[in-house]
Amino acid sequence: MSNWTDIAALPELSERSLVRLSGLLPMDVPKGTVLFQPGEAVKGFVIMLEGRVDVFLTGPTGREILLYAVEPGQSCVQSTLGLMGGEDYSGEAITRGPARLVLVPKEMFLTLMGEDDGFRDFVFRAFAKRMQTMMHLLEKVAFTRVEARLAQILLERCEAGVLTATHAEIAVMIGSAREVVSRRLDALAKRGILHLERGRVEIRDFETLEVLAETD
Amino acid sequence: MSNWTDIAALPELSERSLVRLSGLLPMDVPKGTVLFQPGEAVKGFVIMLEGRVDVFLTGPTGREILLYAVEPGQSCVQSTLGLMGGEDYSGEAITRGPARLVLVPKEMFLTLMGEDDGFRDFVFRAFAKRMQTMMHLLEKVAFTRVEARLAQILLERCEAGVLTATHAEIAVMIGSAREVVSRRLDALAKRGILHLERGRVEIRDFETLEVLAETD
DNA sequence: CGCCTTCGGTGACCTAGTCACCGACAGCGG
DNA sequence: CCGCTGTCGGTGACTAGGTCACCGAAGGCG
Repeated sequence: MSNWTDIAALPELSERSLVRLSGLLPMDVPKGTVLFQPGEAVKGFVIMLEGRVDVFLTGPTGREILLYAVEPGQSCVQSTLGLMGGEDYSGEAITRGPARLVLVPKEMFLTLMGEDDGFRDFVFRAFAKRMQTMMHLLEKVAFTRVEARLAQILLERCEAGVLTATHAEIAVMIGSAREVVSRRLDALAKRGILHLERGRVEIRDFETLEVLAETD
Repeated sequence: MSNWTDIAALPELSERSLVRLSGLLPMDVPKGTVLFQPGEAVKGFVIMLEGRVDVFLTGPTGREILLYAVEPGQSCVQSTLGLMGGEDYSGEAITRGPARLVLVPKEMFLTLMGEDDGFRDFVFRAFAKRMQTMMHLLEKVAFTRVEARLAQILLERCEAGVLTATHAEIAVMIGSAREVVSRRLDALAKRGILHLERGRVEIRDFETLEVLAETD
């Protein structure tokens, strides 16, 4: 009788809440699925079980910026926003790999918010955390140079010193343009800090990169 | 026996909550008071009664950007953040004129959150609204040209077609640099859309300015 | 009246974003 | 194995915006 509510990093919920939630079926979605788009009505409250979802903001010119990533055990703040304030999504969410998630219908969400302290706390904390993330992002976009943001994302997202992504994808992550990223990466490669291959960035000099990430 | 809880645009609170809150004394603060600064510990939950507070984010270089303004009847989200997530302020709040506000101590705030649905709802909605504002701001900073942001702020903040502010202050509002604002304003004045005086911007052609505010 | 502070204007320079274009490299069907 | 095609990355030229240094003009005040 293993249930998804065991897996998720949910806080202590009441017995009644757990029963309610366990009635919901987790859904599996393949990589690249668009979970929601700007202007779409909110369907319910999303809890991630496996995989990761990237949430982007798209500008009128088509340029995009990564707002945040939703990791397992977290909820999607965008959906909460819609459920509480009544406004539609303004971001776009895409699964970054195969993912498993649970969709809590609006009615059940509101019921849980009203009667379960643990659930409310969970939602509120998620909210507060995202807000902080957004403020940091705003700070970065407004005040930090591209080179520093680039260094940061490379260090954050690399696996075993390698980031598997195209220049265009990296540009979206840091909210810049592809050409700019290409030029910056090129400059760093010429300094021996990185090694570039098609769709792949390999970090050669972590220390210097860490210094660059902190330089304003 | 008039009480401040009547004035504030608070939602329906329980009798018990109102009694608790009415025990708190509103405080008057003069123009230019710094309510909190980055790194400061959170004192409590703030509810505005009169006046307006501007909340800024300051970058490492000293450049600033206006995050949002807190109007009467609203609460300060930064304080909520600190109370819920435990993190310190990262913005700076300054009263834009003489203001009156109530400071709810942390313990009372947590009690109210736990036992009063109306209060919780009030806090949650404020949160959701600020989140939306922040996303819009992020979108603007990341994707909108300075000229458009300038036009927007002029239209938003003018009184009877006049904005009383120095170029430096306007620069902070739109997250740009003083020189850039000066040059843009100058360009708009040369086109006859504005009339400039020391510490004062007068709008001469609303229609054109509105078009500029919408042009991406 | 003269001093000082704040405000705004200017030129030079650098970083970043945009546009147009093009060559290099898979992947795939024939 | 070859050639087609779509993606990826590189480049030059231009524009917008931010930074720096500096300076003159306007207003406040003793």
